[in-house]
Parts: sequence; C-alpha cells; structure tokens
Amino acid sequence: MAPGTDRAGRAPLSRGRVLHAAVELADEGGVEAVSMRALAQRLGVVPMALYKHVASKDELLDGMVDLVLAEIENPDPAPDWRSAVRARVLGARRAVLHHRWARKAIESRTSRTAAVLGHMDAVARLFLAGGLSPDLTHHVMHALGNRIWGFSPELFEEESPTGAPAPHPEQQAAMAREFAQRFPGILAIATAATGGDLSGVGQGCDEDAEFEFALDLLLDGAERLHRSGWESTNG
Amino acid sequence: MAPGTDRAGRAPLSRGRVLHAAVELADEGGVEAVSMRALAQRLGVVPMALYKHVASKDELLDGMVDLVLAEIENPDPAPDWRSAVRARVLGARRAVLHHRWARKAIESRTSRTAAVLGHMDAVARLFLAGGLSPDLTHHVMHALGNRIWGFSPELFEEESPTGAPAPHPEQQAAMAREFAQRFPGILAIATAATGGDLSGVGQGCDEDAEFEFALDLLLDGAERLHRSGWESTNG
DNA sequence: AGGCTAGGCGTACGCTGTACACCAGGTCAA
DNA sequence: TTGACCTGGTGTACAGCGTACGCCTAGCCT
Repeated sequence: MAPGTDRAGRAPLSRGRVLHAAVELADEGGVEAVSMRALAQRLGVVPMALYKHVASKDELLDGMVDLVLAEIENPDPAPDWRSAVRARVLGARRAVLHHRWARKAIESRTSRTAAVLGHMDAVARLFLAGGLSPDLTHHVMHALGNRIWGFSPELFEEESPTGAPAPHPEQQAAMAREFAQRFPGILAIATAATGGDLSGVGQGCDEDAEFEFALDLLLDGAERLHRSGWESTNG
Repeated sequence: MAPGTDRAGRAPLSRGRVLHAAVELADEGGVEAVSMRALAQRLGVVPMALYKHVASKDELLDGMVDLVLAEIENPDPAPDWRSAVRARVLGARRAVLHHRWARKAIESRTSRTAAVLGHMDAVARLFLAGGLSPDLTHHVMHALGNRIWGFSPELFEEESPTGAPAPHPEQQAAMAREFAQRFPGILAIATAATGGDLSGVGQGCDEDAEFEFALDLLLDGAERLHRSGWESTNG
C-alpha cells in the first residue's frame, strides 16, 4: 500500500506516450491490432484512462498518422519543381513504408489534421514555386491523389497465406488453366512483370519501380501541360 | 399454427435476395449501416439465417461489390484503344457513382472475385488489343490504380456537418486567417478551383472533370510511351 | 485548511461478427 | 410406409469492440 508501489516503473501517461505506444502496437500487428483495450494493457492502464489523453479512437488514429508524417524529412532544395516534388513524395514514401499499416490508416482517415494539411501544402507550394498555375497545380494534385503520401492503390496486392495451404498441385494446375482461359489479359501482364514466371502471379511486382513509374508519368504530364500553357476549360 | 402462417409474404431466402437487400441497405445508409443483424431484420429473419447463404460478412461485401460491377455495361466498340479504355472506365464510374458506398467497399476489399478480375481483365485486354506491350500495359494499369474502377482517391473530400454547426462568424474568420497563413499553398489551389470563392474550400471541386483530367493525363502518358517504343528498364 | 482539478479506475451498455446446437419440412431409398 | 438425410431457419451464447458515466485520490493553489 506504499504510495506508488503498484504503479512502479510506470511513467505517467501523456498524449505522446499513448500515441507512441499505439504506433508500436500497429507496427507489430497492423492497425487492426490497435484497440483501446490492447493499447491500455500495453501501457499497464485501464482502457478508459486513455480517454483523458485522446478524445476518441478516431483522434488516436489521426495522431498516429501525424506521427508517421512527422518522419518525413525535408529534402534538400532541388533545382526544379519536378525533382523537388519527386523528392518530397519519395520522402513521404520512405516514412509510410517504414510503417506498413500507415497506408491503410491514411486512406481511412477522413479529417485533415494539421500535419496532413502541412504535407499537402508543402507539395502544392513546390508546384507553385515552380511556376505552375494554381489551377494546374490543383488538377495535378488531384491526379496524384494518394500518391502524394508515397503509396499507390494496391490493385494486385494480396495477403492470403491463410486457409488451404496447398490444394493439391493437380487441382492447382486446373485452376491455373481456368484462370488462363478466363483472364488472359491479366495473365499476359502478370507474366510480363515476372518475365514468364507465373508462380504467384502479380506477386512479384516491384512496388518501388511501379510507384516511380506512375509518379514520373504524372509529373511528365504535368510538365508538358505547364509548358504548353495549359488552362482549365472551365476557367 | 397453420403452416406458413408466420412466414406469410416472405419469399424464401437466397443468396441473390440477401445480396440485393444488402445493397439496398448500403444505398440508404452507407456500408457502415450494413450489419448482419440489420440485414437480417430487413429480411424478416434471424441473423444466423444469413450464414446459410453467405459464408461471412467479408463474402457478403464481396458479393455486393460484384453486384455493382455487374452494372457496368459493355460500351460500344471504339475505334482505338485510347477511347475504348476511356469508355470502359467511365462506364465503371457510372456504376460506382450509382452506389455512393461502392468506393469505400471496393477499396476495403482484399480478395479478388471473378467479377473484379473480369473487369481488370477487360481493361488489360483493351490495352493489349491496341498494341501496347504486356509490359507497358502492366505498368500503366498500376499507374491507373483504383481509377480503373472509376473513382479517384479523395484527397480533399470531407463530410463533416457534425458537431459545431457555426462556431461564430468571427471565430470562423480567425480560423480562416490562420489557415491562410499556415497553408497558403492549399488556399491558392483551392481558390483557383472555385474562382476566388473560398467558402467551403476544396468543396467545390468538379469531381467528374477532375477524374477525366487525371484519366486523360495517364492515358496521354501511356500513348506517348507506347508510340516511342518504351521498354521497361528492368526487362 | 479547503476546494479545485487532473488523471487513473470500475462498471456497464449497446453494438458487432459468428460458433454451435437444435429442429421443422421436404426428398428420396428401402 | 418408414426411416434416413439434407436444406434452411432458429435460439442461445461468447468474445470483442468503443465509450458514457461516476468515483476516488494526489497534488496544487489560494
């Protein structure tokens, strides 16, 4: 019953501690592992204690995203807007890749925290500083979409090592045959990516290359429009 | 106790009926309104009855997405791959816009149903039929990402008519001033979109125009690379 | 000394998905 | 005709979730 006994070795809670613990939890088990109860347990505290430091789980997730975004380092000034944007976005990508859950978390967020707005603002200003019109910048940022956070929508990705581990090679071959018949287009582009090896179709994508390809495609387009003095048709 | 009395006017359940009811529910209240219990109640049935027709809620959502995708009508054959892809994607967009929840549902889905693969395959084949190499097609489809479903990542969107309805015009003005100071880039591109009117910043985006802009930007890029005989650097 | 406040605790509510056992009605074979 | 079997709807129950509300204690400030 000595004061402080049962709480020995436990620093007092704080918003920062809560957020950092949540990030750790997510790093280990993904966003879905972050529940108020699990988080509280990790902090040696009762669930409701957390609410003295975050208003709700939504706000908790916002804070976690902010923490990830804070990892984005300001890149060296670049000679042109093209490479400046590129560097900033790839910087964001490093931060996001560092936390595998961040993609899903960012996509699910609906409110714009200061950190989120900050990054968007930074990107926008790089375009504007490069001479692009606000109008063109606006459209281009829409076109970039979530890619300003450094990730692409995962069209092909899969994560299904669950259930049937190996449904007989024979049966598997049959499925492959049916797949080839029904979805020849997908098969063609999937094998193109792996150079003929179609085991784990679409699994062998080089995500980094894919991301940079798309980013450059978009920036190329932006540059071309900018140079040709593009103006929005409704302006 | 006459047979069939308590079930009068209730057609027997079926996978189709379950799925359609779920879609209606989502149409009215969004995906988050679709719970097994709510769905069961709408069908005048006990929750567990649904599990005789769908394996799990995940599978239910898959089925709902399939239903939306089935609304995509095959467009008339186009003279060139460019407009063929464009037509198909805009067709998907019509279907997805018809169900406001579909975007979120598609994004959240992890497994690829036949309908999903079918659409991806159709798009891929349009590229291939147009003469694009499988390799380029693969990259371009990655670059298109979720846009092949007809929607862009919603960078700016918001839906927060909750809570504080009007935090005093004076206070609002102060917030606007602070916003302008901290995020001048965002402000610039937002006002560019609305032509100077900054009430409801970023809210006045013409989503359709924005989508087509991005789509054309990507297709332009693809066309250019195709014409210049692009080959992937790692091939 | 007395009150205020910040912060952790405990209980409880309503919601979620779904496992498991049961049971009525229909079909089909013996 | 009888009994087995399958299909599909029912009921109960469980574990987990976010969080509203009230209590209690320690420290600070007047």
